Amino acid sequence: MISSGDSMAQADDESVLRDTGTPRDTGTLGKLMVLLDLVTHADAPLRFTDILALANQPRGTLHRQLGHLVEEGLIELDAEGRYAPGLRLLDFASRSWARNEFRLIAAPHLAALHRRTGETVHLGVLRGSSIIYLDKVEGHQPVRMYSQIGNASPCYCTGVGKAALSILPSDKLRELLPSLRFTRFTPATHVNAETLLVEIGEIASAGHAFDREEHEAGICCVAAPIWSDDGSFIGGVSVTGPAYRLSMELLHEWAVPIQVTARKIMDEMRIRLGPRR
Amino acid sequence: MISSGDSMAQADDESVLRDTGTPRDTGTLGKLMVLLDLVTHADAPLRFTDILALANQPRGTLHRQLGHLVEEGLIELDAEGRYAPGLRLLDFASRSWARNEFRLIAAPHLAALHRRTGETVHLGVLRGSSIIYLDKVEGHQPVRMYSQIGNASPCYCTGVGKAALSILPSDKLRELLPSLRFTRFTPATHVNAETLLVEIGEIASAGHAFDREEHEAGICCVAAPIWSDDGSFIGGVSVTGPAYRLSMELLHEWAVPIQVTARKIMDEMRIRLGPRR
DNA sequence: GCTGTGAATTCCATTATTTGGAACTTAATT
DNA sequence: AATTAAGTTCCAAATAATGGAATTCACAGC
Repeated sequence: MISSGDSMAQADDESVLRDTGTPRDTGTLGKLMVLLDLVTHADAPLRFTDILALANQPRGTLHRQLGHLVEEGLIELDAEGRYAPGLRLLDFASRSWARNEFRLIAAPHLAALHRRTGETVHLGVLRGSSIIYLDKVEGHQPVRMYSQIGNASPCYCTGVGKAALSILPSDKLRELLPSLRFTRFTPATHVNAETLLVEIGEIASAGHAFDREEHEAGICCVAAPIWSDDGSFIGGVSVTGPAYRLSMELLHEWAVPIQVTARKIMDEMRIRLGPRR
Repeated sequence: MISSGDSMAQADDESVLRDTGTPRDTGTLGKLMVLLDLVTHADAPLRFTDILALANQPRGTLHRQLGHLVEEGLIELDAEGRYAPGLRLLDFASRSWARNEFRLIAAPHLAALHRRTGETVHLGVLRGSSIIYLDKVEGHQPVRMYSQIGNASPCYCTGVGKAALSILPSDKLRELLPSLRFTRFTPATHVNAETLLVEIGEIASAGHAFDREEHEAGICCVAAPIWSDDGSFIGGVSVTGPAYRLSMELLHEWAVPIQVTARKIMDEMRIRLGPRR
């Protein structure tokens, strides 16, 4: 059974938010964030030795670093000596989400699009080479929002991601491409920049993008980009569902209402955030 | 109209997760986390000068610290030069939440309790002197989970918080009390340790706690504690709703099913996590 | 109960980063 | 154009992080 119609491939790509090619110049913080990434992106709690093997750090250094992260509540050390993500992260995130203006503006439009289509609607924003899902409107099931909201997925195999890439200025796109680490999630996943670029060109002229089971088998979607003129927001909105229910015809039919929704959100953002952006 | 029956007082207490009395020995990380706390707990995006006034740091130092936090995506600097919480926090948190064992074990029991009572059910865990809400089961409204999940509330004025305090060993309780900063949210809020301790004693013998509109006017709840023998989990489960609908009689009636739910969750945790705990 | 093995933790001289005051640049205001 | 405030950069001194080695701890096998 398909649980909710969105891609749940959460732990299958390492460290998507960290531009692994370009090590950041953030001193001590950067080193600690690498560790936090390791612990939060692992499939299960890690023991000291596991982290020692993954992080390239001497024992003494690693021990103190983990100690600091635990002390601050960013990771937690259980009674079996295993490190897991800390709950303090939830407090930070709930505030980050609650106040996000893009999400607040988009919310009613997502609801309307959900009423129109009856399928799951997602709002995502581009950060680095990942799409972070900011909101979701879903039908009937008791929603488990955290399972998708906040989740970072690769941009090259999601509808919202490809829509976002399609409106990126060409210099920004050229900058981003080398940082992509293509992973074949399904037979339809793009695995090189060439085929991806061809499709991005098509998306740019059409104004909407499809995900033809590229991130998760059996799941497809249609998406439209959302952006601000100054490039400070780049994201998109999508309608997602199981392939057996959503024919390509139906997805094509929805392309227009999705673009209209995207347009409405952009117009409102322009009013709220000032016309310069 | 009461939106969802749970307390939305999110930004009314400063830095609840940080034990302000005892400055942590976490070196550079600790100083950066103070800043992240400031930015995430503020009501609106802050400008450099605002943060300069709040943080006790020289200009040059603060500038570099904020730069590092921005570079890592923990906070974001908008086009107007204002600092806001960063979306990377969402990615960290979604993973922290998705894998949390306590929540996974409790989820079906929360759903059952919700069916039994028809009101909003919360799961919370004690961290420092705050309750962090881990999950929520709500009725009919389109749920906005992040608005409550992840939110940290004071322990002295919430049902789950007082229930948690009631099973704390007395030495731990004595340790925690001095760190409490009592804020009068409503006329019923405890504002000193004395009256709180009296009620905690009553809760300990009864096995359940009430929130009689102590955190938010018009909202009350009944809660039962959940704990592991080794003290590694201390939290609780609660049923919350508007006072006009939930008489004290009704809350008393629900005390038993809530304690049964708490017991079931504890039993299952003991099986899953090993009998020692 | 003793011993051996691997894991985790502590120690401290060396090294690298952070610090903070001041000078400087930029943006906004009169 | 002048004035003031806001934000940014610089660098010697102060502080914190580093990492190799020694120590302690946990536990399985004898």
